[in-house]
Amino acid sequence: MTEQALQRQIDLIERGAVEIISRPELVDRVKNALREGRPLRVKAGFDPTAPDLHLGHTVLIQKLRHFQDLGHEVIFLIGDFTGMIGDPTGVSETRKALTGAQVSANAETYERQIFKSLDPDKTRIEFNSRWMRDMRAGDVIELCSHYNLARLLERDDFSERYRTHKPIGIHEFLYPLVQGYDSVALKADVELGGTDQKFNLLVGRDLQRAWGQAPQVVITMPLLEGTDGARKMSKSFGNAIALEDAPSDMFGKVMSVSDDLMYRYYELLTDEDLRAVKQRHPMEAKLALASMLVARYHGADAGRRAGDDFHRKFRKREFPQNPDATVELTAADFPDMKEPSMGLVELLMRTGLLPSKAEARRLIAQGAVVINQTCHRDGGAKIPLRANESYQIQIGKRKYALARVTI
RNA sequence: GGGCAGGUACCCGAGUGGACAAAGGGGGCAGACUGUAAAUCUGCUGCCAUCGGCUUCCAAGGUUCGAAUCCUUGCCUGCCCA
Repeated sequence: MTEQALQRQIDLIERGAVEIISRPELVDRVKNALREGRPLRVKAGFDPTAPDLHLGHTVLIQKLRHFQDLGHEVIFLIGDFTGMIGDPTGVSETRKALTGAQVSANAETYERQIFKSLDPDKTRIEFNSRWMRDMRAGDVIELCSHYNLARLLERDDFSERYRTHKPIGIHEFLYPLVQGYDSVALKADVELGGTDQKFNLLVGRDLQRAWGQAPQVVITMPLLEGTDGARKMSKSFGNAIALEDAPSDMFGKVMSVSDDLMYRYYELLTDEDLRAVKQRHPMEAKLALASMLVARYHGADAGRRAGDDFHRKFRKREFPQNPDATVELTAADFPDMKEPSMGLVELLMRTGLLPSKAEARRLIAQGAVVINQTCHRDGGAKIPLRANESYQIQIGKRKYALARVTI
């Protein structure tokens, strides 16, 4: 059993990981876990302020899933207490403390989203306020005594801020300590985090040593690039694919990604064999990826439907079954009942899909407006409309509206 | 507390009395090309309208025929000295 089982575990755990500190320790622990039948305790922390998860967050969640599949214990740690401090990683910006109600609301959102990937029965959700809340001043000072400022200042973001005389709040120093202490409180065997979390994860090792525990194995995962393929996925960059995006949006966003990025998504978000994926036609592979992800977060049916819709809309350029808008036109809309018609711009505005008439005119001039297979380029045009007929309006590549005339 | 530099459209950023709805870049949108892509090329990117008009350059006042540009006050940001 052991050699093969061990190798299988290590391979899956290593997939996509940037750094493992340290690999021999990991192998050792997995070996022991297998031998003793004692699962590893694997922890990953999440910020309670951002419950709106996107695929970037799921890189860690998938990795947790891997551990879960391998029979280990997974702890989804919500840093409700840490959230009040504000992670100083990266830019300095003080965050607002959340109320208890907000935290529990966010926690519910988390559960709804993560259990699409994780097995609820095998996942432990923890809040670090559980052990931090009751700490006394003396405990905090003791915690502080196990780390030192010189090392904190070695950290890139702190040293940069120190060097350029930017403010560093004392409470910000406590962030890594609290996060590290979480590992002590949970007796974590392994902690996962993004590459930007490396320092905090390492503090956990030091503190565990100070408390007489074996230091956790640290595994850093890459920060997933957003749909632009350049910057890390983030809602504020507008390049995120949110787990709660509508199925068709999610499908479309995945499809609009470059081939290179697609392989990256495969690597970090799925368990597919990468070599096999690269054998396939890129478009086929991308369609499969999009269906897979939509199915994961919205169910198998939704995945299929989004795929069909996409196929119809973009490959065959057919009108979709569920247009983005439907316009009902009645007698009241036509002053001249003998020859009912409507200005093109007006008709487009009725769909509610465009922000302004100026925008409508622009699109018309650019040849982006097609009604019943006919492209209209005249902004001043009147469109004759017949009673009891439907008109398929296509605006650009991705906006579809149906107009129905009932007189 | 003092000194200095700033706040311009989604973002960065030019513009320092009229030719400014405001250069340039990024982003976004559209068209071509494709595999629905990506890359590339082209165009568009305040609002309303037929000429033309209207509302913008932190906020409120003021000077002027005319202000994003000058003055006053306020708010905010960054840097420096204490």
